Amino acid sequence: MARESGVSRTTVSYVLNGKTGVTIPESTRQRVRDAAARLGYTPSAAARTLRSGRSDLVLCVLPDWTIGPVIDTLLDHLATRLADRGLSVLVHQSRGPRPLSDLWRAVTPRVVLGLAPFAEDDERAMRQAGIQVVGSALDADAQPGTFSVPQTRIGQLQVEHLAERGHRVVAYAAPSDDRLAAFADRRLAGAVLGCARLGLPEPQVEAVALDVASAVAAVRSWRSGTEPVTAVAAYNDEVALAVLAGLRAEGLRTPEDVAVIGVDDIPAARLAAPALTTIWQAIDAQARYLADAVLAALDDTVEPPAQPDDVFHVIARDST
Amino acid sequence: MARESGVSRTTVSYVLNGKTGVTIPESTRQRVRDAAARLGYTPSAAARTLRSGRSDLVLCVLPDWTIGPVIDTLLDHLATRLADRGLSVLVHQSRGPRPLSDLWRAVTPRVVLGLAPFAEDDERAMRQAGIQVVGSALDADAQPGTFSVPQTRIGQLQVEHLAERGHRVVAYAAPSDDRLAAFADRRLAGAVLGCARLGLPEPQVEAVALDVASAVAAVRSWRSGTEPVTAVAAYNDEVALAVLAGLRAEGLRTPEDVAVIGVDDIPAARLAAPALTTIWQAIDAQARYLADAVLAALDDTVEPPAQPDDVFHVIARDST
DNA sequence: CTGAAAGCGCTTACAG
DNA sequence: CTGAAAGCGCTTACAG
Repeated sequence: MARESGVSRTTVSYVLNGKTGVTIPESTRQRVRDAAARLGYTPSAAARTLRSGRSDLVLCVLPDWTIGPVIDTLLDHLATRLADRGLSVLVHQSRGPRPLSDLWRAVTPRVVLGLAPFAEDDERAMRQAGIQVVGSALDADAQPGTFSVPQTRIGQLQVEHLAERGHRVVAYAAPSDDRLAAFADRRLAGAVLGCARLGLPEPQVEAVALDVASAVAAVRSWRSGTEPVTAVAAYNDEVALAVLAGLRAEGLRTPEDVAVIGVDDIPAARLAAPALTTIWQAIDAQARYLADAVLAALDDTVEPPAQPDDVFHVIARDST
Repeated sequence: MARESGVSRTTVSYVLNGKTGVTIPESTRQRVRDAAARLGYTPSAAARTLRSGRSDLVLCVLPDWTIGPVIDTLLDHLATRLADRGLSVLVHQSRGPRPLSDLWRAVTPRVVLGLAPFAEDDERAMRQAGIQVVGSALDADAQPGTFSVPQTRIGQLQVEHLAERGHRVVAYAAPSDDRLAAFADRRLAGAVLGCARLGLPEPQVEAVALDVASAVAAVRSWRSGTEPVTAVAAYNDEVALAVLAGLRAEGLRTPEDVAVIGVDDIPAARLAAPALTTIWQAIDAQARYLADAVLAALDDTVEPPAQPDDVFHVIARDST
């Protein structure tokens, strides 16, 4: 490569890395770039990483539970933003028995981005290895430079919407998958908070699996009290669809007898009978925030971004 | 590390890599392993890759369209199988404008696994760089060592099920997203083949977006002919749910007036009204096949696996 | 069986 | 402004 363009390896390296502070004539730069293009030359990533101690990889670790339909869009946006900086985004599902350390040691990433909170010693080990870490928190009281989605806000919004529709006795449909517990607890806490603020009784909680039988059991419990439930806030759209099915099986009408609100706005939500009211997330704002957080981690001179607010909105349909 | 255990770097390397052919006393091996554990020593991945020309990474490139709910399970299984060989699975969504070559050059993977077909020159470049390539094909007539899912089989099964239920005039609900065209075409081809074999007229095709209006338009078209359609095979469950919503909006009963069958068995399928009949995929068999294909690519002495057959099954519910 | 040494392909002070 | 040289941390023939 150096011989092809008639300059030294040093110069090639400087030109290709856009090294500032050295003055290399444009003619030389062009010659180097031409030669690189002609030879299809790309520096060896392994050698660069070994020598400079840092790679151009951003490792994104997903939690072991399904994170929902939002994640694809988030990663998409992130990859596009980081591509401008020559960084590639790689995703790993942290399922399975392998320790996280095996993974980041094998990848040598510049940044590790966790979409679920890290164990403390994992995070310490990564930082010690010179890797920037952008963690996640489940709620708004997060550290700067940490990605967080205010889960409690979701539950609160659901209850506020139901109260606006005149409901006083509200239930919460929790997911049956234990891996979602951390999320579900926060959303439920938001619903509880919402009820308290509005002077409503505390929501009655039932776990609802994604089948009709489970939903029927929950519906019976909700309707059997002295004050029957008239509205259900569900953990997400899938749980809400199960509740809808349970109500249907029990011969109850939605929204006349019992109203239902979900979260996510999956395609099936607007296709359900009745069309499902749900909470929608401003993914673009979230994605921008996430990308900014990573960019700030890469460059000390960049301010960590502020949490976007107002990312959630109710999409009112026929189920409430 | 070498000093700590009192042996040479050579010996350390041999022990840690389980080098066969050298006879190192168990006592020495143990001493090395102990020292490694004590120091928390892990070889630098970058240095290993630079020196040996191969990393312990498997890069899985996803297509730019949503691949469906099956993919998580598939990757899970793959990661677990490959972890036994010390390999880490990394996923990249190939959306965005970056060329594929940027990616694999930055990662230096041992194997690149494509869940969509590669461009020919991409594949050639990777092989030339010493990377094993496991490609994907959309159908069963694939090369050995290539992952393929017999899409036509899906359409065929759908039609066979509808015919068993006594339907003669069948429609096909195609997705409106162009990125899915390659898949949709194969599934449709299967439906056409199925009709031909059973002596039914060719299916009437309409694209159906994931909203009620689009589905209504399709339903009207299907019902307006001299021989009104009585059964619809949909590209997947989401499209099928849209068709269900369209039929409902038009005041048609399912399955009495028009039967519907989907593909995937997403959670919303069994929760729909009526519960959606669909095609289910034996993911375990597919996952095993995929892992075997990657393992075979890694090791010339291993036979490439045979396509599993019989991976699809009809789950009959109330919509047919 | 073990050690000294070369070299993978870069980047980056340091001389010129 | 450009070149010769060191060195990142390994693996692997090759001598001993």
